[in-house]
Amino acid sequence: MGHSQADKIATHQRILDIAAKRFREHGIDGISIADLMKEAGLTVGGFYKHFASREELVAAAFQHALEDIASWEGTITMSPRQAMRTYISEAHRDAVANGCPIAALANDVSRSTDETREIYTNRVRRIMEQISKALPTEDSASKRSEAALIVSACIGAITLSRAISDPKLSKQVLDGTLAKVLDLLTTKRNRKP
Amino acid sequence: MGHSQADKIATHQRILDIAAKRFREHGIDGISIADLMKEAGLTVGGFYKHFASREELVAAAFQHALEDIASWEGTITMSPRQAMRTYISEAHRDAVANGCPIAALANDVSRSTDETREIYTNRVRRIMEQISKALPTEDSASKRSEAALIVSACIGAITLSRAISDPKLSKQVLDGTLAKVLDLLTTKRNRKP
DNA sequence: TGTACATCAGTGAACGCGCGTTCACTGATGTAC
DNA sequence: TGTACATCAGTGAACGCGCGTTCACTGATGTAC
Repeated sequence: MGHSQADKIATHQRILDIAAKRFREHGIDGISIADLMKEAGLTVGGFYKHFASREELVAAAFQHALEDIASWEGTITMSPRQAMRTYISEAHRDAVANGCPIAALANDVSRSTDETREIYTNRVRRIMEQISKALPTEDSASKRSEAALIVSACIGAITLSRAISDPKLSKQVLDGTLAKVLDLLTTKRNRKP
Repeated sequence: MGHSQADKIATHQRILDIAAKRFREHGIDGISIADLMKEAGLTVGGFYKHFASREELVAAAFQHALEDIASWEGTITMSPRQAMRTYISEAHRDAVANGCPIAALANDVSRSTDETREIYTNRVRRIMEQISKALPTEDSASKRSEAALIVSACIGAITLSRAISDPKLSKQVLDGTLAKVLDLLTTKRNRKP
């Protein structure tokens, strides 16, 4: 347990990693700095060698969570269909701590600072663009609508499936949503009936 | 400001109404009992003549919010299409305190007690059944899938639109999702392509 | 290479504040006579 | 109808606890000579 510069950077990252996970799991107010530092193998006082205040940690952890695509890197190389299967799944539902921060932190973000909300907004924008590109639809207005629907459905399905206590209904929300989203990724729907 | 039985019942309801609103707006930890009672025109101590603990209030306020369809009663008499236009709207997005508790409380519910989660689950189930009935689709498995997609999309669109800071993108999420949901309520989609 | 010293990550006790909860008290309600 | 009394909703000060923050201190790092 040295005090070298490399150690400090590693510690800083460790605190951010833990905070990003616990915030997703328990919400912003769900974990104390003492518990956080304990999980990082340190004591309270040391926290302020890394962050000026809790508020600063919250902002940094939000950004860290949104940048932390470690668990989702795989989905980038996947086909869009496979990415959706991974996202709208029981595995993702049950892995809140490592799950998509856009879904887990949405409520907290809407009560957060402008800076945090902007980072969040840009993430969502980028994802909508990616989805848009993956769509078989040709009309660009339709593309945008479908991308909006798919993003909403993804976030809604995961959020709902986590709140619902009945495993059957929870699975039904996931499976039903996934089936229809996959439909959209397959079928061209350019003309209105 | 009397102390009659009728007064007590009225006060009890007032506390629940305020709590249900503030919880939706600021989250469960976002408001203190002192502030709550102040808004109700009372002082802290009186709280415990109505609830044994904060935890008990939280459970009661959750249930109250989910039963409080006052703001949404209109949607029941509306056509499904009109209900969706009302739900997936900027007006709803901006009215968190009186908005749909299923969307606003989803994250908090997923961290809540089994009892609360069951009440929530039954609400979602009922709504999915109602949506199912309103669908033009004939195949009952497709009905269930489409209902799942629509509920997910509704909750996701409102949740996302509240977190996103850019008004344009926020509106795009709402409008795009709404357009596609209305499509589903109009077009029969029984056969797979 | 070895020694003296400055730096600073991390320690853990202490502080202050806010919040949930308690409690002795008040005074209006509503019942008994 | 009027009076005495019990009840209990509401008061507001006080308590205790947890949590964010501070601070004097420690000891390893790494630099200067």
